[in-house]
Formats: sequence, structure tokens, C-alpha cells
Amino acid sequence: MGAKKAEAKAIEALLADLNEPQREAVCHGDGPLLVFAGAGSGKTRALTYRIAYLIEACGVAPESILAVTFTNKAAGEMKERIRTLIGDRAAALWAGTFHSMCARMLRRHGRAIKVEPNFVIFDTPDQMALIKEALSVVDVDQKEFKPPDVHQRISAAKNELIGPTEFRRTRKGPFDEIVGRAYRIYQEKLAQNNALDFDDLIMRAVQLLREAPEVREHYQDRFGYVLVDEYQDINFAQYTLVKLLGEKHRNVCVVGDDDQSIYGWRGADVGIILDFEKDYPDAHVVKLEQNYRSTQRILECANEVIAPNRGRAPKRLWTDAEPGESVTVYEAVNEQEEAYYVASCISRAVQERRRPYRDFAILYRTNAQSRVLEEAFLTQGLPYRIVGGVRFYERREIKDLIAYLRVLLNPADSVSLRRIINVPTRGIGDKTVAVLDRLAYENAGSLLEACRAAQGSAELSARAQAAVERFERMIARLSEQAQRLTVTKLTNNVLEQSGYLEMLEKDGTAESAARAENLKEFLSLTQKFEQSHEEASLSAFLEHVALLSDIDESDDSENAVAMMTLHSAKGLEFPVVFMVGLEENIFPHQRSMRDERELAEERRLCYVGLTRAQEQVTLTHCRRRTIYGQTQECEPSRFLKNLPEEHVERYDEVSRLFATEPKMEELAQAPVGGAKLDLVSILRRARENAVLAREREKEERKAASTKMAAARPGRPGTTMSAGERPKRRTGKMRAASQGYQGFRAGEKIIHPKFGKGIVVSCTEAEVTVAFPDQGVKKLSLDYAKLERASSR
DNA sequence: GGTTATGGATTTTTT
DNA sequence: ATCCATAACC
Repeated sequence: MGAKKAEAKAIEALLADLNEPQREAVCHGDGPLLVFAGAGSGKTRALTYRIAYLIEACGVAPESILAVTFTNKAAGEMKERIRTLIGDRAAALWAGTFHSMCARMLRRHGRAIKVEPNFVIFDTPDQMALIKEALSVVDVDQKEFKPPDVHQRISAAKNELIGPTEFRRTRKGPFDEIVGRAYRIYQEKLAQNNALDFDDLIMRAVQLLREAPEVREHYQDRFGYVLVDEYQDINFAQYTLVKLLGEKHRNVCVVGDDDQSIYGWRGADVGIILDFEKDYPDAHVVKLEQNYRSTQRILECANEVIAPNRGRAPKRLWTDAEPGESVTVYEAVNEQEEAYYVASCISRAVQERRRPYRDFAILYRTNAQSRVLEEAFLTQGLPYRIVGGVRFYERREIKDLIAYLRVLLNPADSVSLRRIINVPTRGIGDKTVAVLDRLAYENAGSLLEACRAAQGSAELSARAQAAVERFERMIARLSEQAQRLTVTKLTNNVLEQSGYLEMLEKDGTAESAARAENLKEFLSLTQKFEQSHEEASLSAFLEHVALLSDIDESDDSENAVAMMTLHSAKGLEFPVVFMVGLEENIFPHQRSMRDERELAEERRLCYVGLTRAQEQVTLTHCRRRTIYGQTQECEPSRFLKNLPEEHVERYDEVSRLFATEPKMEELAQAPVGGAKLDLVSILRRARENAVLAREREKEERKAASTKMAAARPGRPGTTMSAGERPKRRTGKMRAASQGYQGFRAGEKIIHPKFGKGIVVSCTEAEVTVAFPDQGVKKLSLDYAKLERASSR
């Protein structure tokens, strides 16, 4: 009786959360649907609510819905949000990345196109190793034909579904001639290793659907509804895949924003989203233009920055929120001073406005720019975290360990075998490996088989033979264990029996200790995996690892300022955003200067950066900057010229001071008592006065303008509207102060091995410490025996 | 077989 | 300036 009523009520409640265009997208029934979702317009909300609506209101079975994203993070978030909407029924829908979906299809049905179900997935370094091998077969100079360049060409070809044969037929020119030959050999080598690279996953999945009619039918029938997120990032191969899957029911819903297309350089084609209506003339088009994230002024700036681009789908972000503060443009003397300025602004805001550090993000165009910022933060003792950068699974020790595990699962994986055959060193040098390689080639077998064949053969010295035999026996022993032990136990045994841990321990350097720590971390990962997965087999684990990018996904509950590239910032939001290095040749980047299309992409990148901010934006640029050891005069970025003056406040007093008083700079750089006197310390007083004056001015103005407004709860500058809520408030609540188990940012400590260091940040479980000689390390509070250095 | 010197390049990143 | 790869060394 009440069940129907309750359900109707639930649906009503669902729709009440939405604005008009969102509701239009969510309630659209059958047929193709294109949703242009501007930045901060509640895109994920529309997508997840639509899925919930299809299931709840339209009675669509969850298992007939396919939702595809590009990253694991996005897929995870989507699943989680749908689960909160409809509960455990969400588990039945297919929600995943393009790559995981393809891997799944290929494992199940790949046999039809001669893909073994137990294939391994080669990541970038594996791929590079194979490319190098292929190039040495082609016998060309690898300085002229650089592996990354060749790989890039092959990858681009795969993204366009062009195989080696077609490549050689259609691509002419001296470079592509070589690439074509390398491509063929590269594919052969992948097959020998029973491996697919990332691009193969998509390309072969398309091939599977094209060439195996019964498989195509199966999936076309199954997926009554196909939804794709971030459609502006799609490449031709992925597009073809989506088209094939959706061909039967034509219930294809794509969501994206052409203005946020920033991955053209890796094959994404904005044209695809813009041409959606060409493929589906009957497509319903919805535009989400109301923004729930930023203040009016920030949106005005973003709108003006993106406006000059041609060929956009017309749209303009708007908001109900208040105008908010002006966008600040600050001219710094050089990059050190720029960093110092940003650090001081944040430090001041934390103290005076009681904002936590985690409210701030600093965005830059290139990774190299982070260093100066880090130095400024370290000297000022401010906590920060770098988002992106070196990934956990790319660290050498982790790759080594994974290589061991891969060999145990897939004895044909010669790339992994070569990686570990002499790690730790066990007397199997390049010469021995070369002989083994030849044996493998002659017998058309794997490298591991060659290790067996080498026994008793006259090809190797007795010593080499003994070493190879010992190695082969160890692998055989571990392989046997792999059959019956859990992944964690097996991993433990690998570390012990291979001598890997022993090698690190013997080394005794701080770096080795850090590596050992990382391996421990890996063990906690295998445990977590076993707890959370039904089928915790070695192969399931390795697939999990291969398709997962950031195992140690930076913990955004950590109270620290986030630093990252503009690319990494996509999809995130922060109350306060600093974008640094807004100079010609930096942003837009020098390499994009020649090409109109690339310049348009840089502009979109700037738009993405601006639209990350909820309340405040500061853009900085330098008068001078040292690049590659060369100091240059820098021109402000063209993007700064597009900002509407009425929403901008420009500050360049400090740098003007230096322009008018050149002696001051000379003085600043003159050596004093053998050491260079810090420019920054000279500047400090001048700028602090300027900043103080400015803050005072701002406060006064705000006091005047808000006098009549009624006191309202919540932070100034944002409006919480029903549609969208800031994501980051929901995380674990932590004490607002930074000191957890005693350590706070800036504190000086002593580590038994690494010596003196400065605490960068500290959470409940671990503390990040910068050591002058060893770099920045994360230490577990349980293990690390840290002592306070008596500072005075 | 492991370690140090030289040369060359040096956007962005996911899977 | 600095990082990485390869090449010449011990």
C-alpha cells in the first residue's frame, strides 16, 4: 500500500534537489542526450541523479546501465553517490573507467579475437622498455628516434584505431617509416609477453565488438543505457566504443564541457562532443550554466578569459551568489618573491581569518614551479601537500616487487623478468642476460624458459650458470607458493626469499630505509585489498594495481595547503585559489605558442584554474624569472589582459619599488660576509607594509558594504544553494588546530637515521618531515622515533 | 659487474 | 639549475 506512495515521494525528493535544466537532463527518457555541464554546475549531481531516476522512476534494471568515466577516482565517487541515493542496488550497475570496462570485456570474451584471458596490463615504463627493444631490432639510433616520441606516435595511432599494417600503408615520411616498423615489432613483443598496453585495452575492445557479432549483440542488449562522463576528454577509439555499445538502444547520454577540454595533447578530441548532434540528429541538448561554486566576480573573470576562444558551444556561467571579493593580480619581483608573497598571504589569512590551511590551493602550469613554492613554505613553516607528482606505484621498489609478482602469475612476462633478474644483484649481468635473450629468441620461448634451457648448455660460464640456476629455482619455489598463499603472505615471501629486503637493510642509507617503508606500505595495501575483495587472487590484485593510479591518493583531510598543476586541479574546488606564473612563455606555455589550437587549450586551462575557486582568487606573475639557470624579463600573460577591470585589483607596489630603486635590488643580491643576503628578507618589510595597507583597505571597504546586510550564517562570499554543496566539508572532522600527536608544522625534530628535519605537516597516523639532505619523507608515527630538537 | 663522468633536454597526465 | 640516460671507468 504505502510502498508505491513512498517511492513516489522518494522520486519527488530526488527532483526537488535539482534546478530546471538539471531536472530536464535527469528526467529525459529514452534517446540520445547531450549535457553541456559548465564548471561547478552540478554535473556529477545530474549524472548520478539521472541514474537513480532511471532505476527508481523508470524501472530500469541497474545491471543494464553502463556508466563510464576516465579516472578511478571519478568512478569511485560516482558509485558512492549513487549508492547513497538508491542503496545497495547500485552494486549491480557497471560503473568504471574505460580501461577497466575494456579489461573486463576482454578477459571474458577476448578469446574470440585471440586475447588470452590472463593477459597482463603493461604500464608506461613497461611499454617504454618494449619500445626500446623494438627500436634496437629495427636498429636505429635511439637518440634520433627517441623511445618516448616513438611511443607517443604509436599511442596516437592506437587512439585512432590504426594498427601496424594500416599505419605502414598510410603514414609516409622518414620518421613514420621507422615508427611503423617499430610498431609491428612492439605489438609482436606485447603478444609474446601475453600483455596489452593501455591503448590496446580500448583498441582491442573495439575490435572485439566489431569482429565478434555474438559478443557485440550480448553487450548491446545488456546495456540499455550508456552514460559517459567528461565527454570532452574522449578520443576516437573510446568514441567508437561508446558508439558501438549504444548502437542498439541509442540511449546514450554524454556529459561534458568543451571549455574544460585540456587533454588534447594526449588524444582527446573536443570536436567529438561538439559533433554529438551530427551522430545523433535527434539528440536532446541540455545546458547547465548555473554555477554553485564561485562568486559572481570570479565567474565574470572566467567568462571573459574563455570568451576569445572560437568554436565553443555558446554558454555563460551565472550564479545567485554574491559578487564577492575582487580577483587580485599581483606582480612579483621574481619567483622567490612570488612564492614568499603567496605563503605570507596564506599564513596571514590562516591567522587572521581563521581559515584552515586546507582551504587553499596553489596552481601552476608546470611541475618545476613547485620547488620555489615548497622552499618558501618550508622556511615559513607552513604545511603543504603536493597533489600528483611521483606516484606510489611508479617508485622503483614498488615496481620491482610488482615485477616479481607478475612473473609468478605470468611466466611469459619477460619484461618483468628482466627487471628483476639481477635485482638484488645476483651475478647475472648484461652479458648473461644477452645470452639468455638470444636463447629465448632461438627457441621462440620466454626468458624464463631460456633460464632453464641455459642449464648445462655451453653458452654460459659455470659461474653464470650457477647464478641463473639459483634464480630459476627461487622463481619456481615462489611460483609454487603463489598457488596456495594469500597475496600478502606471498609478497612477504618474495621480499624475504629474493633478498630484496636484505639488500635494502644492508645499504643502510636513508633512501633505502624510505624504500623499505614503502614496501611495508605495499603490504598494508595487499591486506586492505584482501579485506575488501571477495576474490583476492594474485591476478585480481595485479589488475587492481595496474589500473589504479594513485594508491596513496593524497589525503585531503590533511590540513595542508594543496599545490598542484592546473591539469591536476581539474574537478577539484577550493575556497581560495592562487594561480602563479601568469607570464607569457610560462602560461601560455612556450611550446603552445605556435599553434592556435594549443593556445586555445591553454586558455581553457586558465578557465579551469579560475573556476576551481569558491571565494577568492589571486593571480601572480613575475617581472623576472630564472629558467634553466637563465634570468629573463617576463611579460604578463595575455590571459591577464582579458580580465574585466571592474572585478580586478592589481598590486605591483613592491615590484615598482624595485623598478624605481634599482640600487635596492643590487644591494639585495650583493654578497654579504661570504653568503648572499637574501633578497626576500630585504623585501620583507617593504612588502609587509604594502600587504597590510591593502588588507586594511579591503576590510574597511567590506565593513562599509556589509553594514546594511543582515548578519547571515556561513562564510562570507558563498551562497549555499540547495542544488550543490561544497564537497570537502563532509570529510572526517578533525581538530581544527594542526598539532595532533604533538608535532606541528614548522617544528624542528631529530630522526635517528635522517638527522635534523622540519615538520611539514602531521596527521593522526603520519608526519611529513623535510630533511635538508634526504628530502621530504612521510613517516609513520608508530615507527618513527622522532625527538624534538631544542630550538632556540 | 658496479660506479662515476659527461651530454642533452627541459608541459601538461590517465589508464 | 637539474635531472636523466648512456658511456667510459674501476
